[in-house]
Amino acid sequence: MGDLKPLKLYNTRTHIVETFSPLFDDEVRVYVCGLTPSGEAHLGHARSFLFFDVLRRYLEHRGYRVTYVQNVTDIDDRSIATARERGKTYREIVDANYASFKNSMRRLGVREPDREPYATHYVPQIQAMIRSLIAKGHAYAVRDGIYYAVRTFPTYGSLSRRNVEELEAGARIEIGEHKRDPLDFAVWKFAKDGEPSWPFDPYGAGRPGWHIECSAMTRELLDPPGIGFDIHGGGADLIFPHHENEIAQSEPLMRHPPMANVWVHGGLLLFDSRKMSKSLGNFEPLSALLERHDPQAIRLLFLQTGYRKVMNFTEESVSAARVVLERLKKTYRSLQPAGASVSRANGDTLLDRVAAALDDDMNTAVALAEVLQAQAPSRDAFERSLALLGIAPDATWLVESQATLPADFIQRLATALAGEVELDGVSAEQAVERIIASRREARECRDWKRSDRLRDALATCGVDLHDTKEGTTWSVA
RNA sequence: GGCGACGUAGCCAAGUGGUAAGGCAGAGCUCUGCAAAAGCUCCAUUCGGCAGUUCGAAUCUGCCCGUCGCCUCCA
Repeated sequence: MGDLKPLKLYNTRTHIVETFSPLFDDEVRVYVCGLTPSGEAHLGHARSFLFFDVLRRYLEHRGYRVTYVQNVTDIDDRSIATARERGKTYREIVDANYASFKNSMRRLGVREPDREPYATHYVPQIQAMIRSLIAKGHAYAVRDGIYYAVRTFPTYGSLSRRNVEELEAGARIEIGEHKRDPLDFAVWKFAKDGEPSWPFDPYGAGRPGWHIECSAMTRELLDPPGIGFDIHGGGADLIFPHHENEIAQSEPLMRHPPMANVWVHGGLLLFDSRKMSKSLGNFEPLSALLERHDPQAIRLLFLQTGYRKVMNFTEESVSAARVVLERLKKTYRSLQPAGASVSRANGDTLLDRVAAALDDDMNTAVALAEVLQAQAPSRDAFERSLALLGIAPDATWLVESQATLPADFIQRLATALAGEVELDGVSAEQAVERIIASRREARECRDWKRSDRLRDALATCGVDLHDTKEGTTWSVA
């Protein structure tokens, strides 16, 4: 295990790369801000959760007992608005989008969180926290809701390096909001006509603000004593205001701040050089994108860029990643299966090198480079190294992929062959095999003209032949 | 306007003081009847530009140019 070497991680809270160590023994408690399924998930979400999946795998590889919590913001203004537009309930909207997201995560090989708390299941805890904040003078109720008074938290802005005075200058109060200070944010919104709501005496029925749910759920699931948990993660766009607000809500009620020891943020993803976001609407739903691209290629693509960097997604880049994936598969097929006599030294160094790369602030790009450069590793070491990156060879890795042949393949082939080979009553695949057999006979007789004629006929119909030491294989062009 | 990030080969990208990882694309060689595959080799005297600090700079400092993000919901 790599416990001897320190794991370095960039901590947004301290603004430096530092050595990671759990607050208690070998236990690591992680909270990652999950999806708000008011709309469909996109590739940007995937990049973030893919990274935290790798982080989680690596923490476990180092021997830590990891508790990974990822919430679901299953109530918010947008899901209510969307439901209204489509004549559905917000629950229907949220459930459909979340199910789609979960399916995409599964296809990408992202492991299930240990806990997946829904905001609406923690209303009592949220309300208890709001009561405490009011009692301590950090929150106040007005006509439209209950707000957090930012000015009561002196270190507000330290995570995002914002200056409260400067924020004040740019902030403003929207119409219909009755907060006392433009910087204040809602912890509870009173319900308007027909909006979903939960009773909250004596203040009034309504729904939680976005930020308070994370404060309440981290406390409930990871830190009941109020002494902090290990890692809080999310996309870089959550640093301000979401995470700043979480801190402001949580820390005044804690015995020992900080709320989270290490804050980890993943860089945003650009799509065609522009930010993908719900409001810009310039995104393709993740579920649709995964129909077009191999999920493992997507995973490889993200591994090649530092997790904190802004990354631009293009069709070319994913194509290159697909080629890399094919190369990995090819290498995998050539390796000695586990149990065979292999050089242990080679295998061990590969895993060590990958681990060393990940120790360096989760440098997955170097880790992947190590795997690609490895000289004859054992299949076991190769598998274990890839597993750290969340890539698991499956059954399809052992066979060369063969796309399906078109429906009119037999007809076209018969035309191309002009009766040279009998094809009656055979399937498309059998036809290919039959021609390969005929060609082999021709080659044995050194009848190169016939041999090339058969190969060309297949090529015209989109099938390429590859002669190898073991025999002839084929693939669809 | 305020704050911040980034700019490394045709493309993606690692590297934050010691002389440019890796991938894609491309080129050559070997092998094979031919082709493909495979194996081997090559592919940035240079890191947006200009100054400066230093024995030494892609890495530090200053200025300039360019791209993007955050400041409002956002992974």
